[in-house]
Amino acid sequence: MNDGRPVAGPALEDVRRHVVETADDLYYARGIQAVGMDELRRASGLSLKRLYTLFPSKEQIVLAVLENRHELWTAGVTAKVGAAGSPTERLLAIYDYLADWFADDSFRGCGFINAFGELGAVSPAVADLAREHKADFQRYVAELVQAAGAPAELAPQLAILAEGAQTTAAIAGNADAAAHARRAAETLIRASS
Amino acid sequence: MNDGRPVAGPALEDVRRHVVETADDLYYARGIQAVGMDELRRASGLSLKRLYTLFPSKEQIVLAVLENRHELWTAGVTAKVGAAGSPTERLLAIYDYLADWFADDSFRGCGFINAFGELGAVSPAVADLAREHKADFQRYVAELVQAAGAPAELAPQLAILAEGAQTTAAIAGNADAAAHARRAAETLIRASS
DNA sequence: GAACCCGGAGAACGCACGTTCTCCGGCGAT
DNA sequence: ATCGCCGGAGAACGTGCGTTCTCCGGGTTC
Repeated sequence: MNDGRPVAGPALEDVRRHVVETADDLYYARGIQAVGMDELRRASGLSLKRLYTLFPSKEQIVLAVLENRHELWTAGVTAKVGAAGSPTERLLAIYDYLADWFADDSFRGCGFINAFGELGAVSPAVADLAREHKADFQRYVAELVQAAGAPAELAPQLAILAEGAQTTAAIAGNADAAAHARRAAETLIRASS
Repeated sequence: MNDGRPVAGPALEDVRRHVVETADDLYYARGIQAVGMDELRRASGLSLKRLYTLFPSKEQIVLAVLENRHELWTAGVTAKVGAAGSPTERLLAIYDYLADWFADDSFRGCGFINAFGELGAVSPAVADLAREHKADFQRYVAELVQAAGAPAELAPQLAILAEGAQTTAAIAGNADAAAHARRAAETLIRASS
């Protein structure tokens, strides 16, 4: 019986998620290359062998972390946008989401930009995931712009504001960038009608 | 005689500059941690011992590379801005400089953002240099905005556009971001008067 | 001409990484 | 009760890093 599966303990998917979340905390806070497998082992409470049965290599963990981050980002943005009223307010909700994010003590910039700068030239898979993440966001903004009845060229402009706010907030270390970007977006939206 | 200095060969400052430029090429193209001292030795044609008499550690080379990059950036931007006519055109010249830069095959994003993402959490000196670089740019934009007689809150908005254009161009891999940012800047400037 | 010494080259060192291997304890089946 | 086996733990391995050391050739000095 039991089909050869382990007797007790959390389901495999839960363990994988636990590893991904632990790895994300470490990688995001300190950089991917700065965190070794041994530290991930210690922080996750799993043995090295278990880690390597769950993931074939560190790079696969990194990719899983980025995919997880993409889902969290998408869920967060759409939630904030969904709570907004008018189409214009829905566009501006993006910057409110950024403001919330920047206020977090652990904020250290966009994980995809960081990963791209660190590994993009060395790992095509990481570069592709970053590209897809950004392209997905651009597409999402374009949908919101269209729903607001604004001209299509507004979308890349608003997306650029969001990107710029993230790096500015990360490096300057203050969250004002979200408010500045929001005001700029308001002006651009108003001027486009 | 000779004061104990080497007899011939290029001056010390020239050798240092050669090292910094070689290191910059490698670090920017592939990431800092991906390039070892041995590769820098080979690419620069110097011995390891010579490298370590010129610089006390790899981190100091990284810092020198970033300082050099800051000077190149400042010189490039001010040259482009200086060639522009009206105060408004001078503001927009920033995005023309970005467009030129993005068109370069070797463009791989802002070196400071990349270095910050890779080492910012682990090397305070790198983080500080990135902060200073960005703060310097913000100050410069603020001066241009003031010279154009535009309201001060325009400056951070234009700076955010420039930052966003850089990361968007780097990750998306196309240079359109400069043109989008420029058009957004035109709208913001027009709306501010 | 001989002693000295400075600087160049790259082999060597210690360390930390990603990955693999070996050992061991405990459960299930007979 | 005994055997077999699966999976956990972390020691061990090879590699590549940043840095240091040793050796050696040639130029300067008495």
